[in-house]
Amino acid sequence: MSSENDYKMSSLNEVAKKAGVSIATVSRVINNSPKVNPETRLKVQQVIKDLKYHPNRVAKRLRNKSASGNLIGVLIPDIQNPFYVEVLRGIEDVAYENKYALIMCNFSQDEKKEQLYLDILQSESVDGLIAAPTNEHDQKVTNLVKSGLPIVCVDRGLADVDVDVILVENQNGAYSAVDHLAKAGYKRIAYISGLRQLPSSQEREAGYSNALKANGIPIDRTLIRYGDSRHESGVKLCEELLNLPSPPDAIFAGNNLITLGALETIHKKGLTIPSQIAIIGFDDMYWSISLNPPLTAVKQPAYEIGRRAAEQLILRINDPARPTMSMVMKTELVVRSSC
Amino acid sequence: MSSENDYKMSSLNEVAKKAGVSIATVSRVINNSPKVNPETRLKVQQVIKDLKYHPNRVAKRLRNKSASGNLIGVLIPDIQNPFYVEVLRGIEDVAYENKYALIMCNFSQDEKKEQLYLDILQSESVDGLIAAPTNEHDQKVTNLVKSGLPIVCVDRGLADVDVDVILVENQNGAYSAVDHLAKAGYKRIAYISGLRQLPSSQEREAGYSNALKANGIPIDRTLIRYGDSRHESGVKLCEELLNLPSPPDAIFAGNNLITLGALETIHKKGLTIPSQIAIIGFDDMYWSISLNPPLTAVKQPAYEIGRRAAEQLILRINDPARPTMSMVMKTELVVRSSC
DNA sequence: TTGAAAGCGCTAACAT
DNA sequence: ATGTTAGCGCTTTCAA
Repeated sequence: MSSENDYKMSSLNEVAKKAGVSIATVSRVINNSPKVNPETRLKVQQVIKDLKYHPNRVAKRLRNKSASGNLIGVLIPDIQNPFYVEVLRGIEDVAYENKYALIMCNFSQDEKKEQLYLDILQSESVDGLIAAPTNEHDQKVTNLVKSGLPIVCVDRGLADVDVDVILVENQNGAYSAVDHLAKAGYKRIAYISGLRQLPSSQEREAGYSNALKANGIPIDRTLIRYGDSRHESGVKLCEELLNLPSPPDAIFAGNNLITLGALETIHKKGLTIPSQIAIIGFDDMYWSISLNPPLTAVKQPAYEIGRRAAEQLILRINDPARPTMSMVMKTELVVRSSC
Repeated sequence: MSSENDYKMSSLNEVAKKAGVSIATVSRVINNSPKVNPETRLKVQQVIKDLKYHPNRVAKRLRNKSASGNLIGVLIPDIQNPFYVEVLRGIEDVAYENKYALIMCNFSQDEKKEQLYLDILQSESVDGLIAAPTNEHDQKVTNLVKSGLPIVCVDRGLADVDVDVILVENQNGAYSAVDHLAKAGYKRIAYISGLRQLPSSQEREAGYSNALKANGIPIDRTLIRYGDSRHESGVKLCEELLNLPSPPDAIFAGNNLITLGALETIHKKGLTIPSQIAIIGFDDMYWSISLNPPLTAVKQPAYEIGRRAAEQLILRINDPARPTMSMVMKTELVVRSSC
């Protein structure tokens, strides 16, 4: 009796044989069906223990098509972005609490990859999906919603379909950041945006514009740069900005990867923050305090977003007919020393 | 003809019916079996396209038990650690290239969670697993290896069983870091270790000790602190160290979360790096340059480790009998301004 | 209260 | 070259 046997998967059949009952009865015991004799139940449970039986999730999913409580897909645009890592953590904690496993798909902002993963997710018969679509009109995710698969969107919604969504106050958050900059006396405030087609980028830009207007600062479109939400574009666009004949005196960075990239450029140029150039980031990181200088940032409740998304998804899986909801989370301006 | 129909999963059966052939023939077409008439193949392929047919991965796995080329499990101790995020990226890229999906399990250094995930992974009939076990004698992973499931370990091996493993030169890396510190004139060099039972922690400690010896510095055990590889323990242990009657003049941090935690403490105390306290981290981050001050660190090729692990796993899935191998990756000391 | 059997979608052995 | 069929492990009628 080697320990190898401990790990050979035993099936319903083996349990049934050993317990001297039919597989149907074993199945009933496992699923807590009330219609089973207490004695039989005890006997079967004992055998299940002895055999270290674990139900085969694959067979279960094949049989049940869905809603069998075991697999959730997560479609993430960029795992390098600490924001999504936190969201993922939130999702994962809730999933674990509810015995769901996660199938994680990081599509790196590549639409082809997104499509492949969506196909895979579907053909894995996931019970539901948490996704951050590439844009509001993402046909791939939209179709999936239409097909009836339970879906919760995070960070970005879908325009053409009714879907649960967890958002943050992008516009307000951006406003508070830029307003802070303006009130501190900065006049030439630049905005480095993430992917322009993202609703979040647009909303943050709106907040930026409004704050400038409210503070009587004219909008200079050379100070607005659009990137791809990645570290490299933070590096590059910050460089462009700093090389301008009349460079900005402050930068509002559209996400944390961009912030990190911009910081890199600023440091390479040997500029001092905030005396030579101020910077404020959208999205905080727990180690922002250890940056040079400690970063002022708009904090999104990323972990909480993940939790809410997962909770909502489970609710929807259990009741596909429930009305859709959209939840908007607050942001918080964390003032440190970068402006 | 609503777009909803586009997403209803069609089965082999439907394709077969529509194409006027048997499901076996369709299966053959899908799996590129040579034994099929070119004309038939064309006809079937057309129907597959029309119906937007995608094979059901669940049925496939149920049927094949494993080695059907589609699902890899990843068991990660801490997704908050940027090192593992990079490893994950490497794994994911290779998986994607080979059409594997990833089922991600982050057990947050919780052994119960680890066990549950291992059970799930097994009952999902994954083709293989990439894992960073909790310690060398991790029975749970060891048993799984014995059961014959293809497994590759990263960052830490398994003592009681033969298994593929991708390691880094922990001892050399630590040595180079501490040697650098010693040569720079630091005398009281502390080591904040991650979880003591991890082979990597032990190897790094060995490198630390050897470097001290080689430089004629006596080992002071009050300067060695053991934590749990997390940010908080970096914060706390650094505090303890700094509060010592005779505090260290330099800190060697056992991993990047600890480094970040230690930095936080140092900044909170208002100490200047490196004049009042030097610090060097094991494991680099791409934004280390933007830390205060730019961090000197031992760089591990994390992304590469992930890639190699996934490549090796796929090799093993395709040939379970191949001899096991262990690969040791080099580290590199990146000198910036923190010491 | 329990069992027998159909069927989820697929592959592969066997038959034609 | 193609079709028929058994069976992977499970849930769920339907019968007993």
